[in-house]
Amino acid sequence: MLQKKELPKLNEGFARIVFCHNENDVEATIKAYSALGPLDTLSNGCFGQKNPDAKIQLGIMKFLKKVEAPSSLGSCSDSVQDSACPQASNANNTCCKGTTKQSLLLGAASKEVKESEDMAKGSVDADVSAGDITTLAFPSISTADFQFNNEKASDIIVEKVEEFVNKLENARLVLVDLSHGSKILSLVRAKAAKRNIDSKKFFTFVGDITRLYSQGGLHCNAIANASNWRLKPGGGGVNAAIFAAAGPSLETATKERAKSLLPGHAVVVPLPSDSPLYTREGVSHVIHVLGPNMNPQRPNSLNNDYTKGCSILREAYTSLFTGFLSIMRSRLKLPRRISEKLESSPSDLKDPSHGPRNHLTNSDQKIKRDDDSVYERSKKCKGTHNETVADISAPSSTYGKVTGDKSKLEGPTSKSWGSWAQALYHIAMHPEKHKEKLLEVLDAVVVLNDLYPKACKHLLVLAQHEGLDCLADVHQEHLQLLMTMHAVGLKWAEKFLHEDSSMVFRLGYHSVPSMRQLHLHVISQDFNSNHLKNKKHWNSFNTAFFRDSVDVIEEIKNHGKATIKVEDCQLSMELRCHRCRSAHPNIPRLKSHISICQAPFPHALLENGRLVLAPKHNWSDT
DNA sequence: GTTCTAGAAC
DNA sequence: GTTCTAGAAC
Repeated sequence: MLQKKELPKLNEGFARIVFCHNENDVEATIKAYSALGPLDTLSNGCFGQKNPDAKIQLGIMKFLKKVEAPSSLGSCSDSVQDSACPQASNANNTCCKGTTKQSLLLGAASKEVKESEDMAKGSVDADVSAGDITTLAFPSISTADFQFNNEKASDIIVEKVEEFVNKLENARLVLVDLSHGSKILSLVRAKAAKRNIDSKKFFTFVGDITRLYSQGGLHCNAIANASNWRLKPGGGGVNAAIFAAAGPSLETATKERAKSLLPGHAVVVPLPSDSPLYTREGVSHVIHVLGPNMNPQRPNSLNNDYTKGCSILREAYTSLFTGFLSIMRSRLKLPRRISEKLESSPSDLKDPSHGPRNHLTNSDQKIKRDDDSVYERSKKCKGTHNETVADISAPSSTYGKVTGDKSKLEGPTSKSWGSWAQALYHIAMHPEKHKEKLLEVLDAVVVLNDLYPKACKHLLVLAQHEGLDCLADVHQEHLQLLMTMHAVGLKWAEKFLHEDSSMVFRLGYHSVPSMRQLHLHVISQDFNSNHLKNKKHWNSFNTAFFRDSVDVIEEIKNHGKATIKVEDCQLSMELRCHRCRSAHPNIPRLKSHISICQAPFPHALLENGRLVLAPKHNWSDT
């Protein structure tokens, strides 16, 4: 615990952060600082110490944060919003009461106290929640190992921040340094204050850039990496730390984007969802940026040519912030985390291991409920949150417009099926009229090729039972039928595997099918088809929208109905490889990637027979 | 489900 | 300029 004698006097313009490990430390720290002068209570449980002569004030900010393994953050993810770090929050949230707390003690010159107060107020008054503030954390480029002059660098940082800060709307930039005594941080702080840069949109932060959320409670969607030209891990400093923290998938994802980087340039890399930086810290993108090098012992040294150096450093920050703006734009277009959250089951929400991801998604959901103005609402997302099996029975435009065909209103779900959506229904009701299309006709099911296959092998096992339009209509009494459909699908998959043992199959249902009449998809996992043309096609087979037959059967056995999380946004969410989970910007790029990706399938798919493989196929080879 | 196409993104 | 997406119509 800090003793009074250990509290060095703060110089004007400097900040001090003290981490306390429990409530007693917090109280004792406040007491110790109180001894230096009277403390004023600020809003939101913060305290400020006024010293009018020195124009120094201290703000002690409590932020409620569990000091446990980072993976457990999710259990009080909402409470992290209560952080006095400049994240907006729900002031009423009390979920972490009684848990171990840390406190952040911040001393600052008068200008900065204004900033602290703003931060504290922001955590109470802001009408958007923390996860909605898109944040870029960036280290100072080139001032460490590349030995760029701090004075010059700080001028450029402030100049570029000033240029971009007005384009940020609901987003912010944070300059991060590990060291409390960081010269570049104090220079930038002073210069930013002088230029009256909005402290809600730009501030400095002392902490480990790879642990901003788990250690500092600061959620950042994107972090910048002071990279090397090879875009390789290693070296030292920030680059090594970020690659180490992100795990090997960052290197893979980076390689897909660029092989090397020129000084002054940046490359935006979406973080694969298995990266610890993504799961633990909530970072969705790493932006590698290469600055000018003044260190003669590193490649491409500029030999102290600061004319060139400054120009390149400006370019580097421009590239970095432009890259961040592009991430912001894509976020505005589609709040992707919403769909990711809805992909997870309700029980996942209670799973502490989800940490910042839930923190984000909860807040994204909140904003969709409370504030239409912040995000452009996707028409598709309206009114579809957490709908239950019963909810999806309501007529929906998803199913095409009412055509006057009386059959469209038949069946227990009473939803409107467009005329084009009736084809399978007609086949099931009158298989004898469609013999040429059928691969197999059995008592309860018929088998046919999908008219627009999305993979080399893609067929449908179609139930003949009238009144079973989709998964939502399936109940306990249909268990035997589901098992038959699965067995028939499996038999066909095995037949194909016999012909080509390298194939892999998946059997499952679309949560909300486009075509009427319950049908099981049997689809090979190559997804090599000209008919696979858009996001909806991909995501309907590669998100939670696709319900594995084995899981559906289990749910019917155990609960008498299938869990259906209806969320149209699932179908427009980001495109990720079904094997390595890497993200891709569009369908053509995704398709060229999946044509070569040899990564093993995710464990979740390899479990419980969700994937059907040739018996002797050795996945350790791939 | 597909096709068509305007306009956004590159 | 081309590529790509996403909404409307069917």
